[in-house]
Amino acid sequence: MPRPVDKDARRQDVAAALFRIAAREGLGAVSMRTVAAEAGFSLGAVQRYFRSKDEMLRFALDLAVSANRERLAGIAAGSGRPAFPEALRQALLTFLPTDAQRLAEARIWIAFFAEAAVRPDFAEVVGELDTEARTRLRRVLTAAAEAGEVDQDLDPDAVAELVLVLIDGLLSAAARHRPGASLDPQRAAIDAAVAALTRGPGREA
Amino acid sequence: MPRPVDKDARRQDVAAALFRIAAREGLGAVSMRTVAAEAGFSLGAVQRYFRSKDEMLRFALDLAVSANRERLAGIAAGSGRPAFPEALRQALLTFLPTDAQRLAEARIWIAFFAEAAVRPDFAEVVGELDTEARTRLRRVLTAAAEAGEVDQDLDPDAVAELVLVLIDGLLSAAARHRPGASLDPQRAAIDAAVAALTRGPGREA
DNA sequence: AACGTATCGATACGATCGTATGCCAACGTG
DNA sequence: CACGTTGGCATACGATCGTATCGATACGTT
Repeated sequence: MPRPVDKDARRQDVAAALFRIAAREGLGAVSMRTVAAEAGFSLGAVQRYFRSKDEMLRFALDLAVSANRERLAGIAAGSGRPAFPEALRQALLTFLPTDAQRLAEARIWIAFFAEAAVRPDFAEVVGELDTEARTRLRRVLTAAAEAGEVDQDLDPDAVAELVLVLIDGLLSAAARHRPGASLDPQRAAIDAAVAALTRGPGREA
Repeated sequence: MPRPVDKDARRQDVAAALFRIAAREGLGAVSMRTVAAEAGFSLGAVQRYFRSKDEMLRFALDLAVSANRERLAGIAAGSGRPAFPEALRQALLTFLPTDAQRLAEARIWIAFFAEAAVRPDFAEVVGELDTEARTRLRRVLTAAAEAGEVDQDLDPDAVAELVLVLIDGLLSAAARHRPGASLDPQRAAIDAAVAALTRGPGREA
């Protein structure tokens, strides 16, 4: 094996370049050549790491899903430590475009979402993350409900679904966020959501 | 003026074809030629109605915005007739992909949303609709709050923002909806949201 | 030290893109 | 009735797309 190169590391570099382009100009601007140029590679090099554009996109999607899976795990794990309402609030706040990084992530997600609406293989991958999120959220919410930290009139599973929808909505709004605009309305919306869903002891903080 | 043709009607036909393609294969599959073929026109004919692809896309976006503006107006107008909670519930339910038409609309919206995240001119148009929706919702929610139909601990403006986020989330989920899947979870989420936000008399229907 | 192989860049190919141009048919006006 | 204007279509052009191929280079092994 002469001159071994860390293939996976290079693939990640290429994917990072793809993300930058997608966040800046959309998935429509992603081509083998533009990605290669952004990554500082030649077209041939990118072709060696990914046999086709489809393989490259799939790799990037998997990477993005993994990143959000970790964030999701953090949400689930963080529950129970502070009071549940505050944990939910903190979790939802992470979806706001508070910095360039989060804004980029939101834009990338929306781009992949739109693609998933039309490409079955993408839809499957995104759907798996969705299912996992649903499972985790239900567990957390059931536990919180038993602890009296969720409105007792609300079905925990329904609340879990609602939180999922909320996350999608926050991401959607985040992706279209304009640099100068304030995030306070969204913060207020999050607070209102948490307050509305949470009816156990200590709702008024 | 020889052989006059209804230009605007033709433009709408072309836009309808564009919507069909966007809903079926995404905005990436939209080209002058594919749209022309879908509409049953020649490339030259489409070029006569739209000087450029950009003009065609902008026209389609404006059309889509108008359609949702009307739906929005319906929501605002419908409030006060039945109890507000039920009106809100009905309004949110219209965003679920209950038939092929609604599913297509959701996919089209998501596609334009993703584009708006990256194209300032698109973002401006979508942003205007957003602002209008915010204004209308605030008015409705303030009135509902005064009527005691909204949780008195919640800021009406924050609730309005929350409903906006919810709509985005429902659209996002709707766009990724798979034909066979049930809509009951989303319906439950909507019910939970309405129940959580509504704390006036008659919340248990 | 020489070789073989893995890496890489350059280039080529067919397809498709947005756009521009020119010809044909059809109709209202003189 | 002839003409000129207008709608419509076929075609062409340069650019860019995804993909394939082919030398050149650099390194580990014998």
